Amino acid sequence: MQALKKRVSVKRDDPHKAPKGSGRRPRRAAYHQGLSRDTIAAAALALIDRDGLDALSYRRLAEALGCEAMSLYHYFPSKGHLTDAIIDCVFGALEVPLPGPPWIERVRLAARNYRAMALGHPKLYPLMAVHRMNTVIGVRKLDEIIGLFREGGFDDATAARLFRDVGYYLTGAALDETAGYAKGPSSAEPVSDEAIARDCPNLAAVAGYFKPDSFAPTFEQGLDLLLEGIARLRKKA
Amino acid sequence: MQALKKRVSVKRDDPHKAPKGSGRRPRRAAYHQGLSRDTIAAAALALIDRDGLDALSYRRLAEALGCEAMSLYHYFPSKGHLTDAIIDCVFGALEVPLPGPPWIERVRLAARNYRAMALGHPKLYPLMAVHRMNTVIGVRKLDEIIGLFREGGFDDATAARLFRDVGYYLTGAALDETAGYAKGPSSAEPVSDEAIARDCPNLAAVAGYFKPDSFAPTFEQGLDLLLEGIARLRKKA
DNA sequence: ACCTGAACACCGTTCAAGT
DNA sequence: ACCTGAACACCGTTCAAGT
Repeated sequence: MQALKKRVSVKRDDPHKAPKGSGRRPRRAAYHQGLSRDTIAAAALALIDRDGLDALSYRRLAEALGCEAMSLYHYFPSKGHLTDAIIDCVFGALEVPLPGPPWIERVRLAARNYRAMALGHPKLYPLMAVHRMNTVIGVRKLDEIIGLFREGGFDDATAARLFRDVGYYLTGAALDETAGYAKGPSSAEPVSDEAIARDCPNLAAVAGYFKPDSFAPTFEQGLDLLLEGIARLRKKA
Repeated sequence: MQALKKRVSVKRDDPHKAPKGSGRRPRRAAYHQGLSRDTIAAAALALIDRDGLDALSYRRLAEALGCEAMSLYHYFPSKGHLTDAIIDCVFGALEVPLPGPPWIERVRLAARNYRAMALGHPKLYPLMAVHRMNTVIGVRKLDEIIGLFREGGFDDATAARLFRDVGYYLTGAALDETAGYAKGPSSAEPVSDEAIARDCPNLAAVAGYFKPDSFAPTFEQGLDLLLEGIARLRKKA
C-alpha cells in the first residue's frame, strides 16, 4: 500500500537552520505545550483525510501540530497506538440503531451508517479494513453490533455467523468504493481503454455500471439480497 | 499496515566490508546473472509468504536472490511494478469454472476458488484486497468473471451489480480470514479477555463462533444467502 | 511530567559508472 | 543489455538531555 506513491524530493528547509529571528545562535522554537491524545489523533485524521495515508508520519504530524516529532511519543509510544486512536475516533462514532423500528430495518440502517462512515473518510478506510479492532472503544462497538444481531431471534451460532457475513459484505463494499476500481489506476502500468475494448468484451460491456453513480444502487441491491435471505431465515427459526 | 511491526535492530554485517577472500582490497561478489521478471516475482511472493508483507524490500529481496538491490530496478522500475507482478501470479491462477454445471453452482465454485486462493497466500491477501487490478492479466481475469455473471441471463446492469456484490462478500470474507479477528491482536494494547467478559456480554457470548473452525460454515452460510437470493432474482427475470 | 535534538537502522529511488 | 555502489530524502524509534 505504501509503495505506490511516488517520492517527491522537495527539499523542505530545516526550520532550525535559520530561524526567523536569525540571531547569532539558532534560537529555538517556543517550547510547545498543550498537546493531548485527542488533539494529536484529530490532527492525524485530518492529515490523512487531506493528504492520504502515506502522508501520516510522526515528523509531518508534528509539523502540523507545531511541535517536535519526538514529543508525540509521550502520548503514543508507537505508530500502532496512534493508528488505534485514529480508528477509534471514526469507528466509535458509528451509530447502531436502537430498538424501535422493525428489526430488519435496524440492520439495514446500521449497514448504511457503516457505508457512510467509510465514505466520510475514504483515505483512511483501506487502513480500517485491514485493521483489527482490539481497543476498548472498538470491542464495545463490536459488542453493540453483535447485540443487534442477537436481538434478531436466532440461536447464537447463527447470529454470530450473520454478524460476520453482513460484515464481510460491508467491508468489501466500503473498500471497493474507497480504494477500488473507481479510484483511478493504482497499477504502475495501467491497461489502456483501447486494450480493454479489444481484449475484454465483458468488462467493456458493463464498464458503464462501475462508475460512481452506480455505487449506491449496487450497494442496495446486494444489501437487499442479504437482508431478504436473513428475513427468510428468521421466519424458519 | 506497515506500522504495526516492531523494528528489530539486528546488525546485519555488510557483505562487502570483509569479503571471505579477505585480500588486500575488497574483492567483489561474483557478477550476478540470470535474473528475470518471473524469478524475481516468485522470490518476492515466497518472501511474503514466509516473512510477511513488511519483509518485502528491494534490499532483502536482492539478498534472497544473491544480487544487488539496484539490479532489480532493471526488471521492475518501481515497487508498484513488482507488486503488480506478484498479484498477477496469484490472481491470474484463479480458476473460473467453465460452462457445464448448473450456472449457480459455477458461481459457488468460483467463490470457493477465490477463498482458497486467498487462504493460499494469507500474508499477501491484505495487499490484494486494497489493490486495484489494472494489469493485462488482472483485467482479463476480471473479464472472465464478469463473463460468468453475464451468462446468468440478467440484463447487463444487474449482472454488473451482482458481480460486484458477490465480490464485496468475497473480499470481506477473505480479508477477515487472513487479517481479521482470528489472527491475534494487532492493536498496540489489546483488550484483555477479562475486560471483554466484563464489558462485552454479546461478544463474550459468541466468541466461540469466531474461531478458525467456524470460518468455513460462516463463509458457506453467507454464500448460501447470496446465491439463494440471486437464484430467486433469476427466476423473476 | 512533558518536550527536544542527535543518532541509528532501515526504506525507495536516482545516478553515474562499471561489464 | 544488464549489473553495481554511493548517495539522497525520507521513515520509525531509542536515548540522553533539557524544562
